[in-house]
Parts: sequence; C-alpha cells; structure tokens
Amino acid sequence: MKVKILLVEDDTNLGFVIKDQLATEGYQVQLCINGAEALNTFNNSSFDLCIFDVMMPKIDGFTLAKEIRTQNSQIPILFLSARSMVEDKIEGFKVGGDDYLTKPFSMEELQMRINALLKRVKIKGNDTTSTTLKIGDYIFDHENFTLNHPNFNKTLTRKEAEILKILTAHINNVVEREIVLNAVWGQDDYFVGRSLDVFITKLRKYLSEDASIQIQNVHGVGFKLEVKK
Amino acid sequence: MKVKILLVEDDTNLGFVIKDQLATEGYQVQLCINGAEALNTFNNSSFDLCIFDVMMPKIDGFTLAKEIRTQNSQIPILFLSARSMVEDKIEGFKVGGDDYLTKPFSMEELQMRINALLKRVKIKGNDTTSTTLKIGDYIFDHENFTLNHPNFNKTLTRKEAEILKILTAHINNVVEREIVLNAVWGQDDYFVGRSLDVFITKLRKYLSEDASIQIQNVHGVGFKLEVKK
DNA sequence: GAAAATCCTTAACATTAATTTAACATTGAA
DNA sequence: TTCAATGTTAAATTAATGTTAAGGATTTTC
Repeated sequence: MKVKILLVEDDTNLGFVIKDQLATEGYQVQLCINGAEALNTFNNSSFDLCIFDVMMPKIDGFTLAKEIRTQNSQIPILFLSARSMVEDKIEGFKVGGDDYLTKPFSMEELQMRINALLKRVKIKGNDTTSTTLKIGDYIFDHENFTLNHPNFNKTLTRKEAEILKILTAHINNVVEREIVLNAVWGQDDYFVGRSLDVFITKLRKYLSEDASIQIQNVHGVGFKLEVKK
Repeated sequence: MKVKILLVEDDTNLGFVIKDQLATEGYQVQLCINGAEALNTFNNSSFDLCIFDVMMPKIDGFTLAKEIRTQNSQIPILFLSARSMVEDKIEGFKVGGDDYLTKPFSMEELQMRINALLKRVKIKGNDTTSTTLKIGDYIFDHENFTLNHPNFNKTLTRKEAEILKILTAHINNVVEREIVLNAVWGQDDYFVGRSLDVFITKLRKYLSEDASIQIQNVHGVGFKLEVKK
C-alpha cells in the first residue's frame, strides 16, 4: 500500500516539482493549490502525512493545520516556508506541526524528514515493519526467521531463511543453483549442491499449505519460486 | 514523572546552557561530554529522548546513534550540529535520527522540536516516561531492577536487568546474541557467550509464572522474548 | 576484619538442533 | 537406454544451547 501524502502549495511550479519528486520516491501525492481545496480533499479521502506551505492566500498553512487538527490529532504535518524566522517555526509547532522546513531545501532532506515522521507513526501500533514478505497465503519475516500461515507456523533455520529470501527476491523467476550456492555457502561443489536439494525439499514441505505456491526445478539450471494468483 | 533527556555535548559551556534551559522547562537532563560516557549512561539508566552533538572527539554523534539504535529502535534522537550541509543531515536520518538542528538555534525551537518528538512517542501508547514495563503478567522496572508478579517478586541483578531490558526493547523480535553480548559485556567470545546462556536460563525461571511468556532461542542467531496474548 | 552473602564466571555434562553426508528412488535429457 | 540431475528420507556429524553447580571475586554484614 502506497503512502498517501497531501501536499498543499500555492506556487504551482514548486508544487509540481515536489509532487513529481515524491512520486518517483514511491509516494502517492495529492496536490492542492490552496487551503480551501485542501480541507475539502482531506475530508473526502485519507492520508498518511501532510505537507503545507505556510504562506498562502486566504487560508495559510497554520490555519489549515489548526483545522485539520480538530479532526485528526495524529497525522504528521510538515510545514514548508520561505521564512526562517524563529517565531514562525514556533507558531508551526504550536498549531500541532511535527516539522518545519525552510525554503530552499533539498529534496533529499525532505525525503528523510518524511521518512522519520512516518517511522514514528508506523511504530505506533503494528510491529509488522518492512521485514515481512507475502508469499501466497504465507507471511515470511526474514529478520525473525518466521514463516506463518493460518494453518502452519514455523521458525526457519538460518539457511532455510536465507534460501527462501533469495527465492522470494526473484519470485516467479528462475534462480540459478550457482547463485544460491555462492550466496549461502560461498562455494559451489557437488556436496553443497546436494545440501541445497535437501533444503529445497524442506521448503517445499513448509510451503505445501498453499497449492498455488510451487518451487519448480529447471533441470540443470536452478529453481523458481512460483506463486499463481 | 519527569521526561528524561540524555544530552551529549562535548562543548561543556554550551552543554550547561542547554541543560539549564531544558531543566527550567521541566525536563530531567543528564549531560555527558563524550560518546563513551553516553553509551555507558544509556545502558545504566532509561531515557525518553536523546540529543547528540554530531561533532565530537572519539565517538561522534552518528556512531553513537548507531550503537544506541542496535539496542533501542524507538527512542527519539535529535542531532545538533554546527554544519548545515545536506549530506550531514541525510547521514543523521540514515543512522536512525529523528530530527537535525543546525547551530546556532533558538532554545525555543529546540523546545518545540523536542515536544513534537515526544508527542509522537507518547501517542504510541507505550508509556516510556515510566521506567516500568509490562511483560505479560509481570511488571519490570529496569531502573530499580525489580521484576514483580502476583505470585513472584524478585530483585534482579544488574546483568539480568540489562539483558531483560534489551529483550523487552525488541519484544517478539529476535535479538542477535552478538548485540546482547556487545551491549552488556562489550565483547563477544565463547566465554561471555556461555555466560549469556546461563543468564537466559535464569530469566526463563523468573518468567515461568506466566506460560504465555517464552524466551525462544533461534539456533545460531539469538533469542526472542515472545509474549502471546 | 572475618564471616556471610551476592554476583558473575567457568566448568562439566546433558540435551537439542542444524547441517551434511549417505543411500536409494525418480526424473529428464540426449 | 543410459547417465547426470534432482527428490526424498534418514543416519551421522558437528555445533549450539540448556542446566546445574563449583569456584572466585567483590561487597555486605556483624
């Protein structure tokens, strides 16, 4: 699920630049060019984070933030402003802002500050951070070595997890034996090759609850983790 | 309960000014003048927020943050730096920082940024301002080394408490042996490894009143404090 | 200041788990 | 058909961990 950002910036040129940039970073960005439009948009959709320009005609960023805060006390709000005056920054935090960035700023810094804010929000309730991967009906957590399914839970061993991680990284594509062997064992000979086959058998067993998942062998080449859905 | 801040600043003059100022704002501030001292202090106490100067002799602020993050992924970290270079800021966020303030800054802005960070942590629900933590039916106070349960009360030793603190900080997640060993013993060899195993056995005994609590071993990797509720 | 208590390390032995190796079965390609 | 590759299971090997208790060192208590 993409992170949704509400960006409010009356300078349309700058607005588009920021939107574009954030879009390439993988965010879904909704751009509004004034506070009234933003309020309306905010009420008719759901966002994960707000970025408000401070200086805008009619409704300025601070007023907008105050309005938003009456409805949502949690969503992170980041202010952008051409003015670096201390009083402005203070005001920004007082109306419930979480960060305040002075123009000009680098997109990289904006990106980092967005991440820092989102991290805080995400930690909040769910501990399923980005270390988990979905494989069919399974959830694979390669940090915790767990492979979970409604009917089946297993803590994988280090090698099992390493191999499964490589296979998932190339899901629905063939991974050459050689690549797995070198990545996991650091060598590639007959014996480690047979070990790999043993592990593949094990992984197949673990993944057998979901018939749409298959670890296919491509004779003489390698294996493919196939998920048909 | 006062909010406890770990302030690390090698410039003692500036350090005292910031400490004083924050103290008048109602915070309880512990000032360290170098990274080594800070690491030690962090391990033997509990804080709600960290403020690190970036440029320090021996251990710089970024390195310090990295160390802290291996043990505690949640505590907000704010960097102070004389340099405003974008690369520095980026680095700050990359090592797990939450905010980056360039000197000179106004105390008011620092205050506001601290508030903004604490707000995020508090919303989370987990009351970090208190030194007590719930582990199943137990209450663990890592300041006073007490582990209490309706049927069982124990004052833990320093090492027992340190290890349990690390495990709880990553509750339901695997913590690598290496991380515990380096945090508690400052080294990682066969003998301290065996010591750790002895402590794990002890902690398991202490926690055995509540069957929903388990310290699981992940062979060759580490331990996971699991609470199923 | 000696005895007792506390804490941690080390040792010893027991147990469990991961991985490799071996053995035999099956499959696929030439 | 025939050989090499893979599938599968189980035994063998090796390493990691579990557990208890015996030293040592330090601190506390009397």
